Amino acid sequence: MPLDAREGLLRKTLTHSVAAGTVLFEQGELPTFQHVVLSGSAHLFGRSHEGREVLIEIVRPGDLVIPAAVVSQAPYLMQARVLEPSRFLLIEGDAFRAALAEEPALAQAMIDSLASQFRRMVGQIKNLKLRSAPQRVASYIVGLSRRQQAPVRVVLPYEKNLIASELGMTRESFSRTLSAMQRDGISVQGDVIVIVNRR
Amino acid sequence: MPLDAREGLLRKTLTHSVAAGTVLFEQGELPTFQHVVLSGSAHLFGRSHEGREVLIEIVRPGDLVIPAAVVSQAPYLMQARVLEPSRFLLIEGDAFRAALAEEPALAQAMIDSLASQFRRMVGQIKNLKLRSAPQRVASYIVGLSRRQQAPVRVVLPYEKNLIASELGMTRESFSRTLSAMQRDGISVQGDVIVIVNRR
DNA sequence: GTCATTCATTGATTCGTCTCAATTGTCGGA
DNA sequence: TCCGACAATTGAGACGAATCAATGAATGAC
Repeated sequence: MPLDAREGLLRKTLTHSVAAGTVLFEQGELPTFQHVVLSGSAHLFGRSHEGREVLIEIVRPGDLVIPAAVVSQAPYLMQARVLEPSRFLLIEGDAFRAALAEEPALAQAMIDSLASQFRRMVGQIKNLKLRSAPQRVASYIVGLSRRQQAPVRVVLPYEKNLIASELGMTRESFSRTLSAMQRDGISVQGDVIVIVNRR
Repeated sequence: MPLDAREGLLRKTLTHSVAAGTVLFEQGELPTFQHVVLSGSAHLFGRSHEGREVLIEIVRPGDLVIPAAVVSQAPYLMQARVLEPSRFLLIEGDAFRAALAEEPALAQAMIDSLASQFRRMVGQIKNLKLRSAPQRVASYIVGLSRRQQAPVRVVLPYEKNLIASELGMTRESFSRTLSAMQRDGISVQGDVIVIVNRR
């Protein structure tokens, strides 16, 4: 973005350091800020009427936190919770939307961000609809190994609890699946998984 | 958009009338056009390695067909199939991306489109992870009744086969669920459903 | 070091949904 | 009008995953 436009926008922002356990916003609230992850992460949970809760997405440094809600000015479909000490940039919603309309570079970045988040969601739907629990676990491990650039030794980045929830199953099922997979392909020790047979 | 920009872009487009059964593009292909639904609809299917296939989304007149793939220049994650006679506007990919960068109005429209598609996907994930099959069927019917502005009599818009697939279950389960729900809330006659007890 | 708390594992059982199979219903074509 | 093709229903059974319950391991507070 041009420097003056950027500075104008930055005047409408503040940075926020939050402790583990903080809730950035609740499902159902109207967005007032566009949150941007500077460091750490935010976990996005969906909640049902009955109160069940499921992890849907994790956003990391550089990501916008649900830009879709901010540009739509519609209620959040997820709750954002911070599970590790993190810093966020908060951009005032109106100013952000105005800047989007004025600044092509910003609009372009937003398009890219929305597109990649959309694709992640589609991938997750395909996972849920087309794969069994063990298949989801396997592809999750393979995906981890790619992201960690570790062909053999991968480390689970969160509690198994959360990972299970992200994969759409219970922690018990996740645990059982891991131990079943020890018979033909991996070995598990706490949060460390060694891939023996990648196929 | 300004008239001359629009006309410039329209020179890079063609309209396409397709018969039922046509495949617009395959999962895995690289986008060459941005398809826009003019009339009719397109059904987007995800396919697994084993060849199983599931309906993920239906796009209708005015919608872009997976703009995320076009702006990312990344392979389609879904196949687009046309199940009823329909017309599409095909915009040449490069020209479309160029126009996005040049024309703020177009960029803004793209942002809105991507945001709403993102939210639909999130809603679907919550459906899959948090609700049982009967709950999904019930909320689908209620959603239909809202969209058709018919508080009582709703008509299933597609074959039960497809609806089941969209809801992430088999046609058998869908059928069973409907008949179970006849005991406390609806009556079913072919593709017509009468809502007796909305709650 | 001990204790309480949380997280993870394991077992037994129940429940939901899929699969396979047979039957019925519906529509369009010969 | 009969027939074939396809969609939808129904039943029986198997399977997967959730639930409930108990135990074991790790973590942090004091």
